[in-house]
Amino acid sequence: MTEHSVDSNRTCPVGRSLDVMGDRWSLLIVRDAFDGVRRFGDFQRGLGVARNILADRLRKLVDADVLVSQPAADGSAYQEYVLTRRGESLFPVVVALRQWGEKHLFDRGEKYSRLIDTDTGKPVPVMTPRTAGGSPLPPAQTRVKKVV
Amino acid sequence: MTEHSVDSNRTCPVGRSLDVMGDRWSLLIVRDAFDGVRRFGDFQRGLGVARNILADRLRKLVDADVLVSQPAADGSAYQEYVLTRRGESLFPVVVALRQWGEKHLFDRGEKYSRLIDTDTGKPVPVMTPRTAGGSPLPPAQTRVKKVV
DNA sequence: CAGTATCCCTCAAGATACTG
DNA sequence: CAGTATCTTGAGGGATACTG
Repeated sequence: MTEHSVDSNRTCPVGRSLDVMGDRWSLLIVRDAFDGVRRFGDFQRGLGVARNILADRLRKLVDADVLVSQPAADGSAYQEYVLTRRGESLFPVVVALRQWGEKHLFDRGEKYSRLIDTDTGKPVPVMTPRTAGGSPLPPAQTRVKKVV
Repeated sequence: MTEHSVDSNRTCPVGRSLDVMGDRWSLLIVRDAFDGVRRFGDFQRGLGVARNILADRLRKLVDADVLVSQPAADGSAYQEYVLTRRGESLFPVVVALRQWGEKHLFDRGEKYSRLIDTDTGKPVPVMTPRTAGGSPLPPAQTRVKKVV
């Protein structure tokens, strides 16, 4: 939304949501986060987004309290990005978009991609949001490397 | 989504939905359509979007079978844009975004804007999608002029 | 009033090189 | 590996003038 757009777009909850999440990458990042992606490099390869853009989006999502960056669960010296409660409450948005896409944007028989755990060979289950607060999501056991 | 983004974004239903609806204006147009807006000028004033952009978006939404353009219900020689069944099935997306915004992006007590019918002075009710197919939505009785 | 045609410009996004 | 810094490009979007 630009500065020139009419006031109603910023005073409307839909418009304001779109201000935060309505760019080309943010919702895809959140989608991947629901699929258990946590690390910069995994987001980067999965999305095919430029590094600087990804860094910028992650920063903005952290600023917007959609993600938190916290020390990585494995020993590595870097951050991992996990959904906050606010981020998890985007679940219905992602689900609604997914269902609309499945229903209207795929030919019958055409198959959706899923994230595949290259260790187990099994699809990574989509996370369901926690029902209430508490500790952050448990560390992902999977290292998602491939999309099928 | 650009040409360079990784394949998963186009084979994922979420990504594909975002290809169609993920720009700055499309979902806001659909939101207004749910609120009963049908005419070019009403969209234009309500959104504050440039005319050429609006024309382009409307065209794309018609191409994507989200809107249909049909002869205006009043005598006027122009088109009006109404949601198709596919467009109406975006209702959960708009609702999810609205609820997320209401819950997380407004201070307590801060009030949302609503479209107001300037003739009756009453808020325009949000449309609920028809349960099944059938005729297009009945002509809107309201001329929405103002946002409060 | 409902669009179309132009022109212009900003900023998002990409590529790449660099650092701890 | 996880970022940051820099440069460049192009598309998306705005303003405005024009037409039926």
